[in-house]
Amino acid sequence: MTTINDIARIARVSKATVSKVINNYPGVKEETRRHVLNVIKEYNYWPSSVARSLSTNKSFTIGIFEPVRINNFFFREVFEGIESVLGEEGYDILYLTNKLWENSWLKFSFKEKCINRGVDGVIMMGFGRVNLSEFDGLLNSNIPTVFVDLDLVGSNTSYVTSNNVEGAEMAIRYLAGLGHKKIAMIKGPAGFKLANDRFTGYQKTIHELNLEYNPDWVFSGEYSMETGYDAVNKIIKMRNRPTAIFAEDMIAIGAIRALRENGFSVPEDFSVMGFDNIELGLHYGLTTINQDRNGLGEAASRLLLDIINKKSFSPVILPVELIERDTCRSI
Amino acid sequence: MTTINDIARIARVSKATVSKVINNYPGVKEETRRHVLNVIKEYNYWPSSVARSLSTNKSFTIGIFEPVRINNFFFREVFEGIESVLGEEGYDILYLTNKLWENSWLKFSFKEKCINRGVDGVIMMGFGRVNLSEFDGLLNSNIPTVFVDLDLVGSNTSYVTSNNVEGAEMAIRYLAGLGHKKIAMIKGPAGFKLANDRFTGYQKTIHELNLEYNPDWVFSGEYSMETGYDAVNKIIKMRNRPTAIFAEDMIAIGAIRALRENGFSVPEDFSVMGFDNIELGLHYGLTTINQDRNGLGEAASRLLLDIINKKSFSPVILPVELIERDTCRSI
DNA sequence: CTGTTAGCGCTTTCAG
DNA sequence: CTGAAAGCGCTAACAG
Repeated sequence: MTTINDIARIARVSKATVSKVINNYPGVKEETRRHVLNVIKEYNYWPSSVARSLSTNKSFTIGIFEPVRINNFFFREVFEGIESVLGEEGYDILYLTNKLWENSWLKFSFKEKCINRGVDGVIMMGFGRVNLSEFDGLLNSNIPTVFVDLDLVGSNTSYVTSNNVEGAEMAIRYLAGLGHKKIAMIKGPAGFKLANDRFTGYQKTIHELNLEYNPDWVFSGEYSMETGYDAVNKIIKMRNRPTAIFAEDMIAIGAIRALRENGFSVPEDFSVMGFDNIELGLHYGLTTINQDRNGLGEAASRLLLDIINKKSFSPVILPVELIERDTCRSI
Repeated sequence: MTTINDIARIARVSKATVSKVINNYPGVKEETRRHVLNVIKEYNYWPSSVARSLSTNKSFTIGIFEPVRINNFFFREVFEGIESVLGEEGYDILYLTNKLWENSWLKFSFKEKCINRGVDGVIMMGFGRVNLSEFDGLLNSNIPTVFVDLDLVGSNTSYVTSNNVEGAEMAIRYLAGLGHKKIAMIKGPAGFKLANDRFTGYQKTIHELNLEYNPDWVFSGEYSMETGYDAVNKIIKMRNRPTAIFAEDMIAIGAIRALRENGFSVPEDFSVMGFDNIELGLHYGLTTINQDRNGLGEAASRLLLDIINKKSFSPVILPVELIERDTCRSI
């Protein structure tokens, strides 16, 4: 492996000089710079970023934590957004696994892991409002941190999220505009800001529009098709049925399938409205609220960079958009 | 940040001793070890892995390269497999971006990036048999490397893949067993080992079974629904039509949709057989060949670890399996 | 403009 | 069993 010493020796200069040209510092004669550059090119030398990290305390690496098994459609696209802006800025992304922690002889949590790996900042995604104390270390540290969809703030911590309240409001207004007065909602898992916000938007709008609010029409469960199945099984047994169902995409799709399997037709018998605009929705013609996933990732990265550079710490709320397809009809 | 020096000072021992206990080396009196351990715990000290990397030349980090926009269903699951075994072994995963290369003043390619970041090994996924010279640096280096679905080998390079030839053979034999004698194939993009292997299996089996081979029934294109649409548009215009279509899942789904939109029914008018078993296939009741994606990732990681430890370099070929659902019928 | 020197936090001989 | 010292590859004062 070629090191800075090799280059210095070959170019007959000191390594300080080589360092200066590598870093594009001033104070090097143009001739010397060119000469060193040539040697560097000839040997295809690239400075070790680990040595660099050690001496500068800056690694050009940002960490990502995700809870186990969150490796889904949604976050993959967020990740893509993250990658694109961070990559542009010369950062690589360290995907922090946490398998080893449990058996460890030390209390090794987010903060410690970040310090240990020397990341310049960290993005946390897929975490819910459960076990919030897990994050204490991070929040009280000075490690620049951005949460996706979890509104935690601290001196060096901020978050990005879609405007879920507004999205839910848009959904309900749309349904109401179509003539629906009885709208059910299947919420995501309790404890997630995202799910709570959407429910808030739902309740608020139902109220504002003077629609019928019926607690029996509110369901809750995991972000999966099963949740949709379960809710539909209850709904179809009701005497006073809702005419429309509002749920996150995956759940909504489960609901559509359940409805069909029970001989109902969408949107003739029930209108179904999603939230997220996952790719799968396309295959069901699902009317839904689009979240800009790439944008979420991009915003998270930019915010993180801003925090690192102490330029801004303000949370970012991204707008959402209604995508009209074929699962809702006017009644 | 607490360093080894702090611990040494506080524990009134030398940092060499602290190092020994951290690394669980012998030659430390049990009493001393316990004392040091207590101080470590009290200060929640964790050694900097970057300093460690610098001095040991081992980073417990493995790199992953993916071409841009390969962030799809398939590879996400492979990634999950990778993460699970590597995490278990104490490795973190460095997702190597390559955005900066182009404008760089240096020829900075896979190999250089790996050396620069000091990864212990690298997994390459989603690369096709195009521009193979890109990999020369890596192949000629001693950086442990595992390719997923690309059969490149070198002194420290190997690969993992599913048994695509056999999978295609299973598919064709199944279709033939159902009475089909005219089977079309829509291949994936040329240049990918995966696509080539599947085509090989197709041809071989068509031949062995004495089925009709008609070059007009062989199509090729990107791994997308459009490819399926395009092929179907040609197929339905033919006088001598195939009765079954064999294609990778995404393409097969495009074909099913195109068929339906043109008033044909699956499997009544055409049988459609996929390959990959992507999750989306479930929503179409697609009969397909399952690739063990998690297994692919796990195998890649294990192989990489073996290469790193110089234990084994043999490529791994994973078996596939036929998943019978509703898109094929006997005729 | 250039080079010397002292670290960054850790591991690893090698004496004691 | 313990510690002093050198060194991993680089950066950053500071002299010259």
